[in-house]
Amino acid sequence: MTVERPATPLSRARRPTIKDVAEKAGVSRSTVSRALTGRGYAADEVRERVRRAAAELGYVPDAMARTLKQQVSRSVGVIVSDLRNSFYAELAAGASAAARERGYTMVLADTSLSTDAEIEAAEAFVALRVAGVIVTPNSPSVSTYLGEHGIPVVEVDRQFAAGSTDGVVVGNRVGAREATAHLLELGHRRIALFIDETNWTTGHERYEGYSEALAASGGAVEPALVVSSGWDVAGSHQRALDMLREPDRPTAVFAANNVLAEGVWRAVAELGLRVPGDVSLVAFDDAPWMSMVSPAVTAVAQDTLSLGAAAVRRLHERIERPDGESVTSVLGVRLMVRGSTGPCPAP
Amino acid sequence: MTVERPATPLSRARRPTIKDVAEKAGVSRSTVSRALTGRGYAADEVRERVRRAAAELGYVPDAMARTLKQQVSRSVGVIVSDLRNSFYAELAAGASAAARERGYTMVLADTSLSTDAEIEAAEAFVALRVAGVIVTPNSPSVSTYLGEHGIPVVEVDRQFAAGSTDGVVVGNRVGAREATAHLLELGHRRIALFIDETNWTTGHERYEGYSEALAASGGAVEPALVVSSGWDVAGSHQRALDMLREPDRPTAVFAANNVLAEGVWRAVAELGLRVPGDVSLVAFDDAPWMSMVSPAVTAVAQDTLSLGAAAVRRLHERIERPDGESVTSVLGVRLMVRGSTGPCPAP
DNA sequence: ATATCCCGTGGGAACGATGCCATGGCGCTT
DNA sequence: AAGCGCCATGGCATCGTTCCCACGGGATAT
Repeated sequence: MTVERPATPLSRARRPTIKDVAEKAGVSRSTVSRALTGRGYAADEVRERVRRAAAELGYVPDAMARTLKQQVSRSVGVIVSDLRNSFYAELAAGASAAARERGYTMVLADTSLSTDAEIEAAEAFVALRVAGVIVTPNSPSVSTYLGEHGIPVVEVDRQFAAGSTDGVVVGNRVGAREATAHLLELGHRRIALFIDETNWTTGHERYEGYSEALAASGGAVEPALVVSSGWDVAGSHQRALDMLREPDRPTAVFAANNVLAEGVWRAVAELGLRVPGDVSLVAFDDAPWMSMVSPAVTAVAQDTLSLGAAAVRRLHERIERPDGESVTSVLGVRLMVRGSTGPCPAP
Repeated sequence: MTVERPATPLSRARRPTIKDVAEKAGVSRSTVSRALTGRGYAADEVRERVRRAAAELGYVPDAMARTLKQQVSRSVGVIVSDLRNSFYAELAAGASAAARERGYTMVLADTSLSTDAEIEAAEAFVALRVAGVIVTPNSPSVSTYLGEHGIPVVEVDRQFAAGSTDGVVVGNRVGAREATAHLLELGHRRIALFIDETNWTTGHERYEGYSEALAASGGAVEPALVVSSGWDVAGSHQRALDMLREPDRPTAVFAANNVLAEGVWRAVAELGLRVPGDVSLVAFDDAPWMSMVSPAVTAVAQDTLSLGAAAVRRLHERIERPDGESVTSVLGVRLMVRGSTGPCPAP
């Protein structure tokens, strides 16, 4: 349905430029520039006069012209995988706030998990001469590409270019170890791991944490219990249904991120299994729904807002000092024990 | 915790410009421009040669210089209230995808519900010479300000400047009416409305829908049952606790957005009230958690992704034809009946 | 043969802001 | 009185791209 309304002609007036301000204040463009930016000399009286003239005209300096001249903008690029996932949305929110604090505008690209889109976004950022880029990478290519163009990059959450690129990640290994240890303490031995993949960065570390906890309790990873279930709810949902229908199903599941956790959780509900009576569930990444469902889901919580803010902070430092050593910050995580984990049921 | 790693010097090589491409291809800058943009003549052989030279150099046209010359960029600004709210995150995701399809980059500002931040973002967008702006406004000021600067604006979700600015909203009145009617059909008469405010745009329309449904059933709005509970979970949570502790508490609550619904939902759980046995709950805006909790929450679902996409589409049309009549599109909503609504308990 | 057209190309002036450099005035020292 | 330094300002080139204009050469029309 569409409602038509009478048009109002937009005032397409030419935007005032520094020249207009200069004429109005009776000084040269150079003086206006110095007066407004605060760089260089300007008599107090003149500065005030220029300020007034600018305000009266509604003058807004053209960021394009400034960037062109200075060869670097006050924008930072942010590339995330999927804004619909609360993790990335919160990351972006944290980055946005921190960017604003530092006077940066945020150019955001949601790649919808596509590598093409990732490269496309990186190119757009090069074209925009962004001061730096924050990315939750899916491959090393973005960091490499931007590095070649001399643009500072901070990899967040996942890290492919450790050593040559700054990073901000969370204690994946520790978190996964604690989550698994928590289940082991409750007596569980058959603990399934639902994970996107186990070879790179975040996935690898979470797998390692899981593995270490098992080893510490005298157990070992049972390959049949490790499920690489892709990146979407549907995938993990299906795989969880398959696994939990088996007679020798696991007594506990550790889902390595919030998406996989949702799939598993839906499967458990669908099969009518009791939680934690029949199966315990623990997740990595504490999504909002986890504390609302009943029983609430035990989860490894990361301070995602801080993760985004820390990335901007790191990026800012890198922009100020381009040639320092590359640094990876590791943020802590916290195991939130809730109702979804309980003692291992008697066989 | 921080891990230091050896530095890798960034290749701070000067970025190739159109001049470099011109020299490499043995033509003038004008020809390179024509060959790459496709505007104006260029012999096939030359075009191909220029393309190769550009590719070999890794040339990326400077968007700043281009924008400066053309006086308008290929970026759209998006201003949302709070990315941590799934509604806005999804809206942004829809806008992002639609923007990318049309070759725009998206500059995003999360205002964290602050009007200052809103104006700040608008100024930044003027400075960036964005092609247009999409905003979930909290006051008419952003649209007015951008309008004065000749920047097309689309108001989405809420609309303050109807008549002078394009808008994309959902059927708030219809949705609220259906939700309320659903409760009335179940026999409820004391239906509380939790709402942020009732005077403007979205809040007003939802209130009207609620009111209309009551009137249609021969009832009327009881002021004591209408709670303006602010914009956060804590507020509605407290107000819900207060109201539901009363002996003459309502038998049903209609929460006019997902945040208020969360507050009410938490209050209901905290008081140990059965849903829908003691109290029914229906929400406007179907947040992810609503279909996961038990009982699942009946909600008026809006296609938020489409809302964002439609806003970009509208904006794009406005950019192409700046002087047409201003248009407001209204997207449909759908009542998702779930377990949280049931027959009115006997007194 | 000359005029007219079109194709293809290069020259160069913008776009708006910045920042180096030159200039001039004033006050102070020697 | 001349020299010096400092403050305050204006002139101007520059950033990288676009696009208007002019121009040359070949084909076609007269």
